[in-house]
Amino acid sequence: MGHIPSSVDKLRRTHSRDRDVTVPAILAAAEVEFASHGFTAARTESIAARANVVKGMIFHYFKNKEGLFEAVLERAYQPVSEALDRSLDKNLSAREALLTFVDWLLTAMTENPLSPSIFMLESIQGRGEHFRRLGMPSLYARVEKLLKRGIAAGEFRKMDPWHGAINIMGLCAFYFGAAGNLSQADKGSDPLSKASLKRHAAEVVAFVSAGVTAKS
Amino acid sequence: MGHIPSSVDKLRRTHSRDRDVTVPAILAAAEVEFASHGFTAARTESIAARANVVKGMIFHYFKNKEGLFEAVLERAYQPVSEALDRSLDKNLSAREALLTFVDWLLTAMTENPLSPSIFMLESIQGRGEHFRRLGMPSLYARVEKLLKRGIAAGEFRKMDPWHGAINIMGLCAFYFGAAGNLSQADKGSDPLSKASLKRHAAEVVAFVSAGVTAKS
DNA sequence: GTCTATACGAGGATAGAC
DNA sequence: GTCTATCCTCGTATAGAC
Repeated sequence: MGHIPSSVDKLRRTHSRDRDVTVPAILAAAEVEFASHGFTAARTESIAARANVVKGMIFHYFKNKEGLFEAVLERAYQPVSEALDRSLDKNLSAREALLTFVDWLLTAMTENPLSPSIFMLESIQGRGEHFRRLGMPSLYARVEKLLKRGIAAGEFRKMDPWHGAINIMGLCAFYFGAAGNLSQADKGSDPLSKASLKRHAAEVVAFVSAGVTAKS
Repeated sequence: MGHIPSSVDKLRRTHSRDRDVTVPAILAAAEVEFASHGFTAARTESIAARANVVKGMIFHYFKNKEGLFEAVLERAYQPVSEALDRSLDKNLSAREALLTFVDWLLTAMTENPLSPSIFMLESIQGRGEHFRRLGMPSLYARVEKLLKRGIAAGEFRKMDPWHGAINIMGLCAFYFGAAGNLSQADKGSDPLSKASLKRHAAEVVAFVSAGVTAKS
């Protein structure tokens, strides 16, 4: 031992001295850590280990833990934000617009299954600054608006559009947070597998579709 | 200063030296702390301060932080468990049984609005031991069973009953977790006020009712 | 840019007086 | 049963060599 470089050392040096490798690696690792522990309980040491870099790199690139957290939040919200924009300028009926939006939202979440957990944790633990800064209120507001339109047009049943929006967001997001425990319950398949997520998306779209419709 | 008892001291002594006062006070304070921070990020010091007792009391009565956490979990799950039992032995149609159960579940959550957050945090952060120990899987299984029955009887639309159960649980619980941020969004009223919670319950029952029904 | 070593504070837990 | 004082580990963050 001593000066002879171990295989671990070599492994670590394989990718290094390059911000384009180190930064994304840290972000990816941080996403996992924050998604399962939340901000305070997350450990920078774990993030560094998972990213295969030294702890100091986190502070070098992101100044401190909070800086890293904000970067992760922003990164996670981006696809959701884009889904929101895309469902904007169409000329669709309220029902079509709503289901399209839900579908896009679910696609965004499926592509990054950790993001809902991050947002749920931030929602419960945080006091809303990040929530506002990222523009999430507009997400709820948009769904609410869509519901209002559909109710007025007689496409949807009468309901409180604000609570309706919350309920729809809950249908999309809750599954991802519950997945960890659900996997232990029974069912052979992993709740976060491609197949399960696809089924989740289909089931939510169907539930929302039926849920906003008036009985007849 | 020195030996002269301050008003703070007097205040602290007002209720004390009595397990019947101290223990519930700690449990109540711990519930608040765990519900907003989760297990790891919760601080025993904060809990003690909120309960108006000294930190040592926590370890005296609950051995350690984890012991306290388990006591809080058990206490929070009790009303839910009872709601589950009550909806068991009735001779109702699947639709009535489901809506009755949802109503009871929402009542239990409304009476302790912190419990959903605690369970959601435990669901995301924990690895499922507590989840199993408390018997929560049976909660999902019961809803699933009810859905299966209703689908077979033609009362409900065709759907995956497992995902249906998750969706229904999500509709009930998500609101409470989101409440913290929702309050900052806009709406004048507090999301956790009696009135808002009552409205939430009504909206969820309506959404579930419509959501499980086949279009016609 | 990368790494090692370390300062520093916070928080869980215990001991022992009253 | 209650309280004070204290120990000790863990985790963020920084300093400084390479």
